[in-house]
Amino acid sequence: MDRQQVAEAFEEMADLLEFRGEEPFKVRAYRRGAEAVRRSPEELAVLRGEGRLHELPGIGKALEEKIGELLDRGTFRALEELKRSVPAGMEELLAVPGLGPKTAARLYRELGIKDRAGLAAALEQKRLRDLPGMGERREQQLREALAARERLTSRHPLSETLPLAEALVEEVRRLPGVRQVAVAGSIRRFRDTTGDIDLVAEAADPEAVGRAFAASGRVSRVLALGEVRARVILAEGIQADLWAVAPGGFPAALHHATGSKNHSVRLRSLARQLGLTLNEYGIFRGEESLAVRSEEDIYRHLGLPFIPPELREDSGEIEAALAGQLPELLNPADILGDLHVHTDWSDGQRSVDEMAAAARELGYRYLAICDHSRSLGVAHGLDGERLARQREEIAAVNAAHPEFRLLAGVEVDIRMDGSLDLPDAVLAQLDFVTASIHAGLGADRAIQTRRLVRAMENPHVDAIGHPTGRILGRREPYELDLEEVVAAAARTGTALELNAQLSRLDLSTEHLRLARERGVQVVVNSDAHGVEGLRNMVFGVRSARRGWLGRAQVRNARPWTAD
DNA sequence: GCCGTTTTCGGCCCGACTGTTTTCAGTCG
Repeated sequence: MDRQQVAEAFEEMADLLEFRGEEPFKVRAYRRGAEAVRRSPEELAVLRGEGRLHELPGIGKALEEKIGELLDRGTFRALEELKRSVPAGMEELLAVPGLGPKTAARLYRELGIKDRAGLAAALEQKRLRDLPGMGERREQQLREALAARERLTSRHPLSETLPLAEALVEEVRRLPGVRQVAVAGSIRRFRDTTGDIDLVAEAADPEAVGRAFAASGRVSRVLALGEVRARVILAEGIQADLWAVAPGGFPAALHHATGSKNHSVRLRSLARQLGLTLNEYGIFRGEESLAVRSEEDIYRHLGLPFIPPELREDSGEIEAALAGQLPELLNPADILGDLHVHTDWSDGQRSVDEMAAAARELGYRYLAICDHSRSLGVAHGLDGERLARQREEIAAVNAAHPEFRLLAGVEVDIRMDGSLDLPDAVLAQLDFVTASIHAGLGADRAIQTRRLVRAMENPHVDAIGHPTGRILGRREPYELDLEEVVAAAARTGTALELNAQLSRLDLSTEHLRLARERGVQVVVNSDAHGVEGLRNMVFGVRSARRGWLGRAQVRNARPWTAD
């Protein structure tokens, strides 16, 4: 069992406990345990072997034992017992928005409803409205939720939600009386997938802004509309929340809406220990409101340094802040070059010269041309001879611009056996070699891992491109033992790419943190296929920040030296 | 079930919104 599966077992346990009406804090303990397991930088079996499972935050004696059982048998006794006492369809019922454990338990007890089909039938027969505390509107609400649930996938890739969020910001900005507006939530934290879009606006008449937003042509359905919050489903099928607050309330509201929930819970708990109350309106000592003119003020009142949004996941940032050990995170201005771009020699749209000019305009000191190698026929991959000719073009640019260094590189294909698509003699003549997998994506874990490790053992390979191959929302990562890959990267001194394309963001946050802990260099690359693509870099920087990376860990945040 | 610069027991974040009530329970983030 891997971390994901253990986490899912704990989440299932939490759902079942909730249905049974157990102590909410016990439910939360399982949820928190699931989070901790999912985010563990190390394999559970390794931690267990070393007796260090309890070092994960939220894993105590009981959960430690259950992880042991899960690793040995794939399940644990308490879960098996609970499963026997709860109808099998209950989890899908609890997944219906607006239908929680209390209602689910009642529906089961009083109407014998035990799955979604049963709920649909009962709604059809209008049997819910006769229960005390239920009514026609509640039936209608559930009917809509059930229908929406069929359509909506729960999370959306950032590549979809970020542009949409930015478009919404512009629309809200134009609503009457709006003074400022910003994207919050998981998009601001730059999670690679997001469940909804969160916006915060400040206006003289906040309620009117919420109403205007809900009435916008982009909205297909209004879920809730109150004094401070409008919650809607957009035409795209994505949920959007707008918090609208009165002048002065912006920083506290932005902080609240940015979350994460777990980060906020920890901060509020910290506030309570200090005799303070933290909520979306500010921070209070009794009746007295403490000054909050910026998010920094909130942290200052709690005795903490500012924690950037990308770190707010309760994955160690609060402990680090308390200890004065928050990392110095990478900034866009730290990026001195881009080590992975394509040109019209392969599948790019622009010439070598045009890409170099665009890079100089961005203030870069160097740029590596890394077109595809020959086996990628669809991309007009280059062989040794064409690469040699391309090098002449690169040399001409370098002669004309001595202050800027254009590097001759390649994105060489890694074959099934881990050998490379170009001979060593060709690779030896290049400044920067990125090796990537583009075919044989379905090979098993051992083969994929071996492929990457062997590629890294080639002394000419400087970096591994998009190491896990995922395309967010479309393609799962290859089967891969990432820990072994990271270990090999450390051993061979190979950098791992953080591919900045929004649809990739590969490596993921967790993998970046692992690379950091193991002392592996990361190279943040745009993988641009045109001039505009160079601007992907900012996405890469924000992802790098989520992985706690600073200049020291990022290859292209340092001047170019051939090493 | 977890956890400890108040605690090894007794806490565990805080408020918006809805529907069905007339002061609140349930759900959500």
